[in-house]
Amino acid sequence: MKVTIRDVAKEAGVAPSTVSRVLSNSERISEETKAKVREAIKKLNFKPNAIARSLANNKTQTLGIMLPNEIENSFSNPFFIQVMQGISLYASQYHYYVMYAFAKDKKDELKYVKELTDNRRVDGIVILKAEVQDKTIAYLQEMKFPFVVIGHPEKLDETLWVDNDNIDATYRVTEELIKCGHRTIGFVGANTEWAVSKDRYEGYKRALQAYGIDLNERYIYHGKEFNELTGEEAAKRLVELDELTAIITTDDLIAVGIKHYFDEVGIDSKELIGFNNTAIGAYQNPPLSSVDINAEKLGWYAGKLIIGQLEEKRQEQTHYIVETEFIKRKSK
Amino acid sequence: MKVTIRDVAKEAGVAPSTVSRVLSNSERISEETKAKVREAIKKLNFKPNAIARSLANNKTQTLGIMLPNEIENSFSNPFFIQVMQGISLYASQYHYYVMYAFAKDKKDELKYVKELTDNRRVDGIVILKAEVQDKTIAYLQEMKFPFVVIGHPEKLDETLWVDNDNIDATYRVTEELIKCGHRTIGFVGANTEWAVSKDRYEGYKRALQAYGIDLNERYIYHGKEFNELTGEEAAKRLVELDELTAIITTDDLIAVGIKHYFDEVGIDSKELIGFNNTAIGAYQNPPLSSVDINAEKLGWYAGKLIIGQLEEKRQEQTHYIVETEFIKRKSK
DNA sequence: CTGAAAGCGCTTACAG
DNA sequence: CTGAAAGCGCTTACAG
Repeated sequence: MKVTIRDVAKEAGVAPSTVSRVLSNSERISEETKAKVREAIKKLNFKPNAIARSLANNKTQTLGIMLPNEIENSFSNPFFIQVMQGISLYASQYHYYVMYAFAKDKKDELKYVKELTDNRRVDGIVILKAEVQDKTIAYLQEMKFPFVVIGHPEKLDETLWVDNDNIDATYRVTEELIKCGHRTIGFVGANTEWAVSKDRYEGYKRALQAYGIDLNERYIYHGKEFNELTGEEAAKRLVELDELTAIITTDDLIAVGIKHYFDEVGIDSKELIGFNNTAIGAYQNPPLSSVDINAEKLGWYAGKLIIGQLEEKRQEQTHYIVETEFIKRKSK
Repeated sequence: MKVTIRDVAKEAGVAPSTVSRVLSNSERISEETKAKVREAIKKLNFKPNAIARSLANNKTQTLGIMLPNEIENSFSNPFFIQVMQGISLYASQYHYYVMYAFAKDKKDELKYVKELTDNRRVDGIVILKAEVQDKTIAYLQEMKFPFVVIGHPEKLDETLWVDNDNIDATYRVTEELIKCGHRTIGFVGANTEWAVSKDRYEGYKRALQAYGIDLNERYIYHGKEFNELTGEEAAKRLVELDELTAIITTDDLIAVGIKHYFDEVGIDSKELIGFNNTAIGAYQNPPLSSVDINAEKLGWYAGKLIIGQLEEKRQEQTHYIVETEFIKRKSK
């Protein structure tokens, strides 16, 4: 029924090993033989069995990506699907396939990763959102299993990673606002125990400093989560500060929270900047300015790094910094 | 290095075939032998190689899901990621893995599906958004390759599918509005050549009829796409109809388009209903009522159908209708 | 440049 | 209840 390499060999009058070499386009096969074999392949409509190939050469040509199972997050944020898209687009160029799994928590993630690696279903793993003491990363390192992390891992050496430069991102946004004449710029972020929060705050501070503007603690609010509530809480404090002409936030949801509160009390004079460039922000009225983090590119480069390592072993580049883009939507 | 079934056999003092039978928990192996083998497995930390197993029994335990590569869509709509989540959650229960790929267009999708099936990388395929004359479906049918489609396929017989009941969805929304006292209800949808559009319009019509309300063509607008522009165009027409107390739309983006236009001209007296329950709608001010289509459940049942077929061959159930949920957010 | 043979790590009739 | 053997469909040293 199913046509195998044997059938092709018989048809072409060569040995199976020769057919195999033609498939991998070996240089040691003459052009005539190749032509003969290829004809037979076409005639019989032969398709190599990927599984058999995998078993023989110990390569699955597939990547595994672990997704956090945070409904709320994936609900409002296209980040994950864009990352997945980027990886897939890169991978398919190199004939790699991508498996995904949603992990309920970090423990579940580790369980999954063990499954995937133990059973040799994948050649490499992509991890998202590394924690400070990441168990999965520790495991993968110990096993010497190829992986790449999207987001800053703890120890940079010897691990492949790709991330945005979050310091630079808010630095540039702040700078842009300053250049537009703003001098009293607020900042609203989430928990600064997270690297992302810390970095975005850092960029804001550095820009103010660079332009000789004093940091005013009253203009700053550090909430807990990247959500609307944080925005609302901040808005209640900031609403009294009439001198504030612009507010930078670290997430569109935070900005939306502020905006909704301001809408209610009738304030529409402040420049509000979101982050992550989500549809939620883009479809506010008026649309929110935001910072695009290029999630698809993050995925693309993650694919590039891991496949690079799998194919070449020796790697020059061990990480990529993906640029962010300030999207101005509202001209006041 | 890598421990195989041979090593376990040696350790336990049995034949490799016996170890294999213990792995699959064969009934023909005595409990003592099982215990002995399991101990050896534990001692050596043996993990069966999934690829070898796949080759031997011709089952990959993996599903392939084809995603349309529509950036804009996945950007604003969590549909895809939710479907993927649902499939994955179901699949993992049965130790199935899921591969995904983004297809640029239908032609690309077919190419991918051929790759996956030709190379025997997957046991079954999940297709999203079937077209009327779907080439991929035709191919899969011809090949007799197991698949399931999310969304109504053309020929229902013998193909597995899962979908919402879109007629019922708008019927219930319309009914709800009528029960709240609305008598002049508008409807704004996209191109009625698509089944989804047609069905949602149908549900609206039927509800009106059921409650003895005449259909008024002036209250109805059929745009082109499921987007903001359609909403704006509709709003320009409907804005003059003061008697309209509510408007049902077939997408949150359409509703948002209407809302933004109404905001500008200062109308906030009409009940506006979105569809798909996206974050965009939820974070409008005030938040939009919408219809949740339960994308995760669509995925879950798709997984259930395809895995059911793969495991049992004979299938009682060939489709599932996933209920929708009317989410009321704004109480006027 | 090509072939025969062994091997990748499992499973599964077949035999007992 | 268990084992020896063949097989799944490829690849790749080894030999020539």
